[in-house]
Amino acid sequence: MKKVGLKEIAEYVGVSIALVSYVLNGQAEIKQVSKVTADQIKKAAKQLNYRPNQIAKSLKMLKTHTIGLVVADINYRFSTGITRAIEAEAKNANYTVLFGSSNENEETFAELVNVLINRQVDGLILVPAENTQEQIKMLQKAEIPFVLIDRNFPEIKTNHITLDNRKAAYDATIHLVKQGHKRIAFFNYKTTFNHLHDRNRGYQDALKDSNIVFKPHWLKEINSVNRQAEMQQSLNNMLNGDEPCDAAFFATDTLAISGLKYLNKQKIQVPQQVSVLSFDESEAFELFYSPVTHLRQPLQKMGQAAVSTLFELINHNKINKQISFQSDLVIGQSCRE
Amino acid sequence: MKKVGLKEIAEYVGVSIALVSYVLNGQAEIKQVSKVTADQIKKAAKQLNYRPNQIAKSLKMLKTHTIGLVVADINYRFSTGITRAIEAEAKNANYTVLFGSSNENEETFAELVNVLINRQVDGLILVPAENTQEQIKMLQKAEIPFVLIDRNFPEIKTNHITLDNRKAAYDATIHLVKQGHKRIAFFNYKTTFNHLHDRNRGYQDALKDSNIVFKPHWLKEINSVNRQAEMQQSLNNMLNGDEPCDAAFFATDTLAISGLKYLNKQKIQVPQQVSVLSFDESEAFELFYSPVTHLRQPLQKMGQAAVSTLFELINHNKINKQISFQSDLVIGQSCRE
DNA sequence: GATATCACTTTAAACGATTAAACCAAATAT
DNA sequence: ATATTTGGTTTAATCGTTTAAAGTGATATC
Repeated sequence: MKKVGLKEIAEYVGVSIALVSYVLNGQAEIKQVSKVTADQIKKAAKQLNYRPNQIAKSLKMLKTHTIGLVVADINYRFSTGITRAIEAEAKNANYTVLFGSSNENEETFAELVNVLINRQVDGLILVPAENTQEQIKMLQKAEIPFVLIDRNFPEIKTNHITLDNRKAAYDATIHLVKQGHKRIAFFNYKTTFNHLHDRNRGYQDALKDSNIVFKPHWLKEINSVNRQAEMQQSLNNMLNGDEPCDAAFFATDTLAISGLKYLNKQKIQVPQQVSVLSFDESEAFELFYSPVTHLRQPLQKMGQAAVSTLFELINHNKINKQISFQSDLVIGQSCRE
Repeated sequence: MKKVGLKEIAEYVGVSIALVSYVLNGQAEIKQVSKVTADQIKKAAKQLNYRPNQIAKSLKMLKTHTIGLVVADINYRFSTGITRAIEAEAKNANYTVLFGSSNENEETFAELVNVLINRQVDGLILVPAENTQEQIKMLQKAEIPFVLIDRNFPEIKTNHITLDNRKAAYDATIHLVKQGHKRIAFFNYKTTFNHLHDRNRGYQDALKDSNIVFKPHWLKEINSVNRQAEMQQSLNNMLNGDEPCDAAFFATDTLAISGLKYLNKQKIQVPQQVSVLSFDESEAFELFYSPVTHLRQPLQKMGQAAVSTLFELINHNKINKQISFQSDLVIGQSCRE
């Protein structure tokens, strides 16, 4: 079976390539192609099993109908959720999503972005890795349409879709306080990410507003490269000081899972000995013996917003949107009453 | 910032497009381009921030250096694992992966395959959805290089990478028997998938070889559209008959999670009241109060095998490989001793 | 009978790259 | 003095589309 292009159809029917193109693009009417020829062409196309070469089409049209998506790590629940949402939304508009995972690595991120640009994606949706500000600035200079999601750099003015991280952390902390907790530990990554700092802020603001004096050692900043070990140590410190904390609030699902693993190993009962609350979702949260109370991000809405913002950007050019979404606090049984 | 192509560089330096192409493709030596011009060109390319248009390149070369991957559902642990492995392997060879998820839907699968072909991927790695035999045959007729992974259709001779599902189920069942279980229920999807049937076979063969007479009602076939409800009913039947089963063996991670959720809700103790064993992996398995004994698939090896098989196919054409991998039984604490 | 209009159809340039082949001037060989 | 080689460079076709513009033959208009 040889490749069949417009040329083959044209030869088969005995007309010019142009006519075939017109007909197969639904321009038969406007170009006044005779019904007879049009039908012949359509029939031939089906018979020969014609598949338009999108590569050639893209080259001519200067549009690929493709958007590039770079997530931070395909193993995050956030990534799969947002990918699903974005793919579905893109498909509606007849766009394809080219997808890559930076694994939180700066170079991989840059590389992926470059690969995608070279493939002439019409725009990008990015979950930037740490320290990728230069890449982002480069995109702006090159006038490539893109929108950030989940994370943003406050020093760079970009279109972005984020969670209202401060509010989420604030509300969750208040929830813990209302449950009677007085000493709440917060586990976050040691990071330069603004969105994670916002979570710290929300947590601390809530304590303040509840007239609880924040003790610096309640805020556990964990190095991601050594997560499990540091988590163990932090949890130990938290539980065994002379004023042990009575609740652990985790800034991400990955941190929570690390933490829960260790609590399990140590046979520490949740919520009897310690209450647990976490950002994000996880299959494991539901299945934990005390389903974990968590902050669910509206991934679908966020994905939709990212895609529609990107489309605006692609079509009408210059816009400036910073959209922030609220999370839901999903109550489980991991916080003592 | 306007787009810069070979033309712009050529004009800038004052040479022909051909020279620029030669130099930037590392053909300066063999085409005897003078050092001076070559350096000028390289410098200009960098200065103007030239990005080769892969679309144009692909059109000319009839190669896109892209492989298409269609997984069954991006939310499966299998999918993310295999995607990671495939992406890493492809990247080594300077290939990009175009990725899509069929959500186990026949039409979506066909659509995705078509989109990928139209984008002229050099080859496909597919986790076929149910009843997609015709699509697969079409690919063969069209002589498009592809390899199936995870699942295959025995009636169609294809290249495929699978798990030795019969053996895996067999070994796991034997494990349960050795732990003293006499009445082992097996939960599988009601499906036409061969790879899942193999799991049934392995389970039954193991019972036979252990001189346990298999009772048909031990084999629970669950309709995926109504999973949670059917799972509840099946588990109830299994636990509450006059001869209740003492072990539940799940054919997939998704089934196990459904099952565990219900066991949790009913406060049925694992493994005291019932032992649990499952195919696949899950964050939740580790975190369950009795970490779930499970059959881990060698995703990385499988991904590598898929990519390298595909590359052989793309390069040296006709080959015929059916590779089957062994799984590891990861012992947890969900099976009573 | 000449011209304009209409209904269809073809021609050919372009998109941005690759590359065989042709070209040209200077150096070397005969 | 003429031919050949060498080093360096350009020309032009090509990949599979799209589409403005031009072409064609028949019919309608004055």
